[in-house]
Amino acid sequence: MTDVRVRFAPSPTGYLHIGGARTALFNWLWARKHGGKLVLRIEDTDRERSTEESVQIVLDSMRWLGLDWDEGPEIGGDRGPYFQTERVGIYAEYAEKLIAAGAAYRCYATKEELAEARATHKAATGQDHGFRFQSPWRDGSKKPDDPDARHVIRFKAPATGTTGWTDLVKGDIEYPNDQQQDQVLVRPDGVPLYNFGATVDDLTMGITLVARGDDHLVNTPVQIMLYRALGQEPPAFAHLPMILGPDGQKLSKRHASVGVLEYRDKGYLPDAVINYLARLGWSHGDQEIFSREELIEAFGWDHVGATGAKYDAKKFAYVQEEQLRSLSDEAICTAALPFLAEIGLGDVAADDARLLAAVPHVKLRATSLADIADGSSYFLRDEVVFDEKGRRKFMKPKFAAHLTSVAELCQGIEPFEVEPIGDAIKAWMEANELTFKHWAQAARVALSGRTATPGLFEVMAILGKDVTVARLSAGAKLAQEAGTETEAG
RNA sequence: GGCCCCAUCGUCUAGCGGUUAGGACGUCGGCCUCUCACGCCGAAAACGGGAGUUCAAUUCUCCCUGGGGUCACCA
Repeated sequence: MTDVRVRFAPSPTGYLHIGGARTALFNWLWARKHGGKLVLRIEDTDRERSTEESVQIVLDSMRWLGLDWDEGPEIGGDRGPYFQTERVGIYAEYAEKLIAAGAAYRCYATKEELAEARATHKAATGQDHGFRFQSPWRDGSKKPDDPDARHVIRFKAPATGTTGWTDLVKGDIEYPNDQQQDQVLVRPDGVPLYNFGATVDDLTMGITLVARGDDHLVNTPVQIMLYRALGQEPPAFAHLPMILGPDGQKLSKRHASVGVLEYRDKGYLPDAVINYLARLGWSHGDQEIFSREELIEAFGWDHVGATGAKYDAKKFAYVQEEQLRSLSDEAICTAALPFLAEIGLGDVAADDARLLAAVPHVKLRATSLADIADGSSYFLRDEVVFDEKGRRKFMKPKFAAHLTSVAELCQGIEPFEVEPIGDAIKAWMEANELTFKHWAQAARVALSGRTATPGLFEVMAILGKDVTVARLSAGAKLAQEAGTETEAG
């Protein structure tokens, strides 16, 4: 049995798309499951669109997701280089092999001739698609005046028969060869086109299984032919259905956040992204929530669905919530730090007692780390930032006396913890024939500035006696003043 | 249009000839309750259509329909 060698081969033309991340994930899972290697290869042969910045974004995205590669950029490996533009010598060598074997030829047709043939095709058929260039150089009888003149290398595609394979997710697939055209393998400047570059790389890098998006289905027969023309056996193939938007079209920016790093910036956890992506198109019985280890253990191609899967932000949020709650409170605190900094709480430490005390409650009301930061903020700020509606509704004179009473009551509670606070306040309510309705929302707003928080006793305990008393008193004053303002106005 | 792929609740899916067609998200009720959540309980919700094979089709075959992909000197 040969060792598993899989690859992820993005082209650095922007962010790492969430669909690409899923392809990377499935490859990574397969490699890790079998103790194999994941090769990261940068397909930067489109010089118009490839940028160094995008390469960094791809690498950062992979690292953030925790998808480590065994060979590739920044770490090297035996089968490098791992940037296609650095491999032109290798492509030239293999192109020569193909020509020598009679499976490829130099085509000196000019762009004008090509455009002309295309126009003729359109005139005859009324359509742009379906054009297949019949190169006059194909059979080798025509000799160029200058062999070094500008030319491309074309594949001499077989015109009859079929090419097929057993796809690990799609099953048996067969393409008729007459659909193939003599596609360009190498440009005049020696830079390969996708099918040739990918094939030569997969071959020379010893890839045993090619797992990629099913938009590459149609490329597979050519690549298989290329392998065979080179006297090699093709690898196994697994084509993942693409991720669709809610409208069934290819997922794009207009549907959702598609860049991996956008999820980092929104405060999603890498494990959550991994978990959601894995479950999108793959299943393992009734299980929805997976740790990385469980994913590696359970993953297999037999349960990868053949159907395109629609992206569902709600389900994603659910998975994120579950993953967030599976973290220890300490880990959540640490992870939330950057998001606290973003809202002006950059000097809060991960082991801040108030933060640590708040997180167990806040996390039940949070989806993202940004929510954790926001939900913890009023425990950490000196000043209460009031929600306007809450302030208008509850900072009213009729609540002032109760707020003052509770403040005074709190002054005497010892220890100032959830249970004693609860006992004291309940006793106070009973003695005065009050219910929560009479004062609780006002106290909540006074203490937090908000109308929705964890339980009041918890909020008080986390805030501590001094802050609780101070905020309740300040709230009482505010409530009283609101009344005079209204009367004056 | 040619070629290829796909088809179970709104969504992600389980199912691999005989099931009350299961789970999850979402939705809708209810419980809990100081607000908001969490949690718990319950409900509605699917095999695209037509032939065929079979004692029996969601499951196997074919056709139709629908959706998607692709037809570059992009990847």
